[in-house]
Amino acid sequence: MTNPAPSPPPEKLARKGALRPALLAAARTLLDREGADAVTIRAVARACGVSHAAPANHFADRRSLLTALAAELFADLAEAMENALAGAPQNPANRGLGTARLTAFAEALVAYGLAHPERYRLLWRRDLLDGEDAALQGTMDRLYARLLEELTALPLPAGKDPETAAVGLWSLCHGYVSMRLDGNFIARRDKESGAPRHSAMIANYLAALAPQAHPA
Amino acid sequence: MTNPAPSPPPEKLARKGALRPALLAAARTLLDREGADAVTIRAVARACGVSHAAPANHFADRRSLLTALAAELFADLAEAMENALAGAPQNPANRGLGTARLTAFAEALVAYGLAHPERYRLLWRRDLLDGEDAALQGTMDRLYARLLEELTALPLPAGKDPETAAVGLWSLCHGYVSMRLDGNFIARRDKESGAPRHSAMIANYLAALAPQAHPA
DNA sequence: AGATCTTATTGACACTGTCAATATATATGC
DNA sequence: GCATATATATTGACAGTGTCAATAAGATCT
Repeated sequence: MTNPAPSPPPEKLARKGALRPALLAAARTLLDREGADAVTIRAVARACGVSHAAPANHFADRRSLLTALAAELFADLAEAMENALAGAPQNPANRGLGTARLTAFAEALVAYGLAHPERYRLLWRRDLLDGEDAALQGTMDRLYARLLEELTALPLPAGKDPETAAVGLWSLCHGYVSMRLDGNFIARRDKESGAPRHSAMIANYLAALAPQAHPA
Repeated sequence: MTNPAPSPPPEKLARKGALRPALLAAARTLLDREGADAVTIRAVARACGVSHAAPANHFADRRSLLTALAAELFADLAEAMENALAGAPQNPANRGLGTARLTAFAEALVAYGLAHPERYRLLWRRDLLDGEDAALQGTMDRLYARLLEELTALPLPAGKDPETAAVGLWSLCHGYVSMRLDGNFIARRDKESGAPRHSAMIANYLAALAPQAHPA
């Protein structure tokens, strides 16, 4: 009896009445390992060692569970992108540095997607999530506002709508990641710059936005 | 007995041993109306008035059924894009006209996606489809090759990898459509050109690829 | 202590994909 | 024509799912 609880079976971690976070943690693990399809109410309950109906006290639906998980993941992503921005040069007034922050932003988005395929995929599975959810919607709106903010701080050439530029940059990154994760593209390097293709892609896009940044 | 078969109940259309196409047609209808989730083997069988296990003779899985449907849809899309190309100016040697064909290509892709949300979505649901399927893979590869062909015919500025440009254009379109269909973007017009945002987006992207096309 | 509210369990229902066994029709060979 | 074979459809079952209702157990507060 030296060890009253030698290694509390991982299933019983939720003892103290904290089943909800345990369910979310289990869901995250299942998601990473087997994809969103495997994140079923019953599987998550099994992983936590509770009965199949126990999660109902914390999540009304499967949708509700997945939405809560996605909200966590989106917050992680937003944090990663904010960190990337924080590490980029602060002064967009210096011409030639203006796109550095946007580059950081876009690279962080792509990096997250490529590093966590199943998490990234879930974020866009509208059929599995509650699109009206305030947390999800809010995080996303804030992220878009942040992008737009960076873009309007940039001296765009005349005739460029910053919103179109923002939507374009996000579309470019999201489309690339989606197709990479689906296996439609494979990792390659740009033949000219030697950089990873997505980096060259982003750089080309941003260079077009701020053509004056070209070193003569 | 004036009408031996007044109106053959639509469920029984498959009488002549042509159940397979009837199943695919029913699947397409269900897809358009209720999304991929609703395209279940049993629902398709019901729509054709046959037993729940009848489809098994024509499609091994649900995956197999959806893959066959997706192959049809992808062929439709490829045809639409080829038609768009056929209608665009033939001579990319004329500077300033070079991007017209690429514009047509990209616009056709976006138009298809926005016009047929559920069809477009299905095309990229790798979890529901057989990624190894020759028909699917083939159509898609051919489409990408076609895009690349158009792009290499264009006199790109030095320092631009045509493959990066191709991947970028496709990513841009796919990302935009995906996010539009998920409700993350809404239909808007570019504030400068007044054109639909996606058109302005595509035009901006292509203008950056062939900057010499700018009218001075 | 007693009542109330939260949380977990058990059991059921309808739905799904898929398999096996069966029946039916069509086609093929003689 | 007739028997046999092949393709196709039916019925019934099984495990898995989400979700609901009824029940039981605990915690918490007065």
